[in-house]
Amino acid sequence: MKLKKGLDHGLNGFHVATIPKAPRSNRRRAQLKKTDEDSEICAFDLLASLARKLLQESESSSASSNASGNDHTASGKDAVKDGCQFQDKPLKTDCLEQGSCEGSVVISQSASQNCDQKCSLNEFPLAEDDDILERTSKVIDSGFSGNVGGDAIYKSNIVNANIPSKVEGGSPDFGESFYNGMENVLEQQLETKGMEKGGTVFLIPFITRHRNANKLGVRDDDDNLSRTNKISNKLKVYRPVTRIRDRRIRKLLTSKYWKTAPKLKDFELSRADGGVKPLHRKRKPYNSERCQRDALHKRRKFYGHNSLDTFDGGFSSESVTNSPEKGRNGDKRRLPPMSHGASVVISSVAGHQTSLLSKDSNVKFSIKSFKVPEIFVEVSETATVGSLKRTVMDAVTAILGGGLRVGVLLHGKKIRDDNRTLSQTGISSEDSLDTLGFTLEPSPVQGPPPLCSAEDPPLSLPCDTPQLAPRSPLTPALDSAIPNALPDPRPPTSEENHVESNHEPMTPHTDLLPDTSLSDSRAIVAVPPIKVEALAVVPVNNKIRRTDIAQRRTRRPFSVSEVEALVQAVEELGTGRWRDVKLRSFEDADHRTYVDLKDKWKTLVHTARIAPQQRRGEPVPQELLDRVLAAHAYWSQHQAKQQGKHHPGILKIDGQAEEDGVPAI
DNA sequence: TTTAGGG
DNA sequence: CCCTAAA
Repeated sequence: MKLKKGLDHGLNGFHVATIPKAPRSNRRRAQLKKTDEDSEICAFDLLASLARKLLQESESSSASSNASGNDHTASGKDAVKDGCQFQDKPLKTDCLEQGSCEGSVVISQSASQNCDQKCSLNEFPLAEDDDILERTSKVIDSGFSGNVGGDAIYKSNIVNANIPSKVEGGSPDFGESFYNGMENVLEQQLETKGMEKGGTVFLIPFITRHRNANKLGVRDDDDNLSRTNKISNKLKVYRPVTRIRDRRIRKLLTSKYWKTAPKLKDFELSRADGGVKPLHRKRKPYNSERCQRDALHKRRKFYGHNSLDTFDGGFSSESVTNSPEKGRNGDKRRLPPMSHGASVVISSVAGHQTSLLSKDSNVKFSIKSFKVPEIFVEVSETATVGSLKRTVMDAVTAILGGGLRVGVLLHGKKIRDDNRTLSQTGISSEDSLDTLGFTLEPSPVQGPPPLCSAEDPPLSLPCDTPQLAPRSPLTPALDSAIPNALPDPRPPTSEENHVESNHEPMTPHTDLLPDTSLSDSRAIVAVPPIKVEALAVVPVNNKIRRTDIAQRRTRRPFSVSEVEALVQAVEELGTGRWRDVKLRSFEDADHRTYVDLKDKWKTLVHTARIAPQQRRGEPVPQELLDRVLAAHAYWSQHQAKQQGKHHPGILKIDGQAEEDGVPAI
């Protein structure tokens, strides 16, 4: 495998890099990821810029972080500089902006090239690269999406909030060795000292986290890319000329500022991409289906919980459509399913939190949206809907205006101890991040409207900005660069939202929406659950989401006629030629893949063998089942022997077919 | 990509 | 149906 090359040399203890023989599937995945990565190269600039920015920020803002930051910063600049040219420009503006688009691509390429030349990266074992890339790509993805979404700014801002956490550097996934290795590499190769461990690089947690979160996206991308490539070069534009080179570069850059935005491309590809998909489409249904499926599957995993969240938020279609901001505002109102005639519970809007990244000791958070605290409103039964709305609005407004505090939830549990460090609380790990949630709670003092939960005596993070809490000082610049930093309507957001919460679908939502909101929302939800997706805060995403949610293909039981067709085809073609069967009898049934047909046959055989009482589903005529058995037996014996032959006849039930392949009727 | 099987 | 290993 090419991965293997040079592994042993791992420059600086990149032990991680090695991809041991893994089951094929694994390997494959790895490869796929690589593919993605390529696409991200362009993002380098972004990364670089980001890194730079971060560095700067770190310097200024985070006293807590390493002292060394400064030096590095300088060097970091240079490094970046080569590639992109932001010498003294504030990262935010330049980089981000550039990064956001294709322009970035171009730049990045050149940059990458430069870097390539300059740095002798050759030594990097491929494996390493891959590994790194892999991770990187993920990171990038997340970052990217953020940017695209418009949340980017938001994210970054938040991200940088310096949280003096004691998070341990290593994520479960990565060994420190990996991390270190990266650093070393960077330093050596790039001579960039800018990124110190202390400071600015947030690899691990972030990556890890995203890994999960983004997989979908990544995957999709990968698939897209790979497939696409085969078909056309359209996408190539984004790619750097030399993959390896790029990778290296990327690596370098990435290492530094893992976090960032490169994903633009991906983003485009996966979603915006009108282009990519079509390509896939071209393929036979099999492929396209598969792709989608994969994507969906992945996404779903991540998004799984969200449904709840989303749910809370949206009530009316309006709300759905609305940008997150609305949600924040409490725009959404719920009618109270509550029996008390007049009281209305508002539960709010989706709260999401999180994307976080972390570097060594810093944990970054991106908060998609907050949950609005529960609000009780009383309205006369004779009140008009309009008045109800106003009432609710007022209540919400009061809350928002009145004073909020932020609650932090980990695994659905409120973290009350404000004095504990994040690491102590367990927030350093990726897991935590995934399960981390923020809520807005009326501050006890002010609560204009009735407060909700007695239960939450939330502790608050220092930040109390009502809506978006944790912006760091750093961010401002970014904001300026990008107009709608926080509250912006970020179309792509949905992903983000999901990303945050992404757990396995199975995970109880509770995790995310604990306490009040959750319970409340449920109550509310009881009403008319609009489609979850519909509720999604972000409109754009809705579609995607739906699709994504599909995860598992909807079940489509075979009709008797289909079974018959299948039996017929198998009788003629035999087993083992599912593609032919597909072509012959299910050509137009795009939803039936040859694998499906094969599976169906398998089940038919099984069905035929079991007692009728044990059969479920739409009964298949015994006659067909008999034919199934006969054909199965027949073909079992004749195997591949006469594939070309036509054996239209009906095989003996018993399955003892004639030797020469002429089935007895 | 298709086939074959396990899950 | 999904997922993989193999071919």
